[in-house]
Amino acid sequence: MVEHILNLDSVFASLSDSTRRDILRRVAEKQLSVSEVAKPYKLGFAAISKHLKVLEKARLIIKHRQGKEHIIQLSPAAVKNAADYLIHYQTIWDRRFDALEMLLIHLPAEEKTGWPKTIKAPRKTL
Amino acid sequence: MVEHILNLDSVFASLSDSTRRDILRRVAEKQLSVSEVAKPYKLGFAAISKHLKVLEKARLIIKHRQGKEHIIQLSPAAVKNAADYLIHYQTIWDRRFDALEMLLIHLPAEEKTGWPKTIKAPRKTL
DNA sequence: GTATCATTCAACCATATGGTTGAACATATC
DNA sequence: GATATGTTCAACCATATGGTTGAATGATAC
Repeated sequence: MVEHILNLDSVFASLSDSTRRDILRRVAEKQLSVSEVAKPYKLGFAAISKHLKVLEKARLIIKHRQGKEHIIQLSPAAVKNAADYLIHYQTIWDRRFDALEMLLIHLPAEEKTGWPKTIKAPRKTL
Repeated sequence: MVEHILNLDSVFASLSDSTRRDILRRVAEKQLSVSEVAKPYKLGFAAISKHLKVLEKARLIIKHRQGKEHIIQLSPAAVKNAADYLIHYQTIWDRRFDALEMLLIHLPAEEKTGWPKTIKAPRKTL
C-alpha cells in the first residue's frame, strides 16, 4: 500500500520547526523559487537552503531546476503517505482517548484511574 | 475550541524519535511505571527519564507518583488536541494533493507542471 | 534509623541542528 | 569572455539532543 519508505523520524523532525512548517504551508499553496521561499523570513539564503534540504530529505518537497531558479513544490506522494500515517496515529489515539474517557465517565475519578485530582477529565465537547 | 496551548514544535519533536513513538504507543495501550517503560529498551534509566520528560513537556503523557513508582499515562487532552491538529494538516494536504492530481490528470504532464519526468504522477488508488 | 527500591539530577561527551559568513558553481545576459 | 543572478557549499559557532555514569532524592520495608 505504501510504496515509498516513509521515514517518520525525518518527517516529524521536519515538522518540528515552525519555519519549515510555514514553508510547507506556503509551498502547498503555490510552487515557489528558493528566493521566493526565503523572502518572508529574515534568515540568510544558506539557512533557507538548509531548511529546504531537510524537507527534501523527508520527501515533503520536491526541488527541481528551471533555468537558473530552483523551484520548490510540495511532494504529493510523500505528503499523502505522511497524511495516511497521521490519520492512522489519530485513529489509535482517538480510540485510546475514547477508552480513557469511558473510564473517567464511569468511574469515581481518582480512585481507580490513579490520576491526580488536578488533572481535568476530558470532555465530549472538546 | 482548543483549550490548551498546543506546542507543535515540541509535539513533533517528540514524535521524531522512534523510541519515544514506541513509548507513546505502549503507554497508550496501558499505563506503565518508568521501569516498565524502560524494560524493552537497552537504554539506561536516565535516558528513559529524559525521553519521558520530553514527552511530558509536549503534554503527550502525564506522570504521577503512586507509592514509590512513577506512573506514565497517555495525556488524553493533549493527544486529542494533537490529533485534531494532525487531522487539520491532513485535510490541507489532501486538498492540495487533490489539486495536484487534477493538474496532472488534465494537463500534458511536464509542459505546464514543470515536474521532471522522473516524478510519478500520484494515482487515485494510492 | 538503616537499608532498599524507583527514579531523578548533575556532569559530562559526541553528534545534530540552526544559524552565520564568504567562496564557489550554474545559468542567463551583455 | 565578462558580469550578474540564483543557489549551494564549506567552515565555523552556539545551542540542543541523546546517551553515559555516579551521586542524590523519596518512599517503602526491615
